[in-house]
Amino acid sequence: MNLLDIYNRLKSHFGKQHWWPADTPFEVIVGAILTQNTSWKNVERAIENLKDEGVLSPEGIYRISEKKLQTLLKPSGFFKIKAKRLKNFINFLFEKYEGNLNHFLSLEPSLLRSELLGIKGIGKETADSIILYAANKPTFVVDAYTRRVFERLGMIEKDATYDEIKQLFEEHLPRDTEIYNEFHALIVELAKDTCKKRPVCEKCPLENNCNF
DNA sequence: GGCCAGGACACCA
DNA sequence: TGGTGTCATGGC
Repeated sequence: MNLLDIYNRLKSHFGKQHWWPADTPFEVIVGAILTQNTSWKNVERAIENLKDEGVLSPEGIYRISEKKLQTLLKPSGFFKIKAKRLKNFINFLFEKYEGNLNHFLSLEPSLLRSELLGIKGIGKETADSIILYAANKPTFVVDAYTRRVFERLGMIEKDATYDEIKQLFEEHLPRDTEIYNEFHALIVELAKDTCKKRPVCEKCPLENNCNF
């Protein structure tokens, strides 16, 4: 079973995932930073706080004090460092792109990635999530679920690096934003639904191929 | 009451 | 470059 087979099996089993769960590209970026090592439920609470406060926009985050931002982000955990990371991104956006998010997101993908990785607090997964789900450009997102699931399937080594895993997927799948988008979301759904802990795989569509 | 969640970074050797 | 500690709330 190759990667495309797995993708198709997951897709027919779980259906379309409609990711990223956000109303705007900016909300995707905020969510991508807030969800670092954090359950999505807690991220949703923090995003609700930002909406209620009327600051879920580049201008809003730019103007709000870091101290106030911390209090709004509390439900998502790591609130001090996440407030700083959001501020880092926003200050970068205003200093280098005049706060114009559309302009920034329309950059050529490899340039967009290097710009994002230059911001303190945005690592590879967060950068790729922003490129794929906010800018709608084809880059594969690797996360802890991807690693866990495909280690169990025997398709990646346990010491494989982020870039090695990313490259594996991109080399064996059509370079298609829609496929990258759905596949990552389906992996998350699979891992959350059936692969979390042992015993696993009662409902797993990959059961017969998982050697865990 | 311990473990973990859609990571990233500083520090150290 | 690789390993380890830190950041912190909420659900189970």
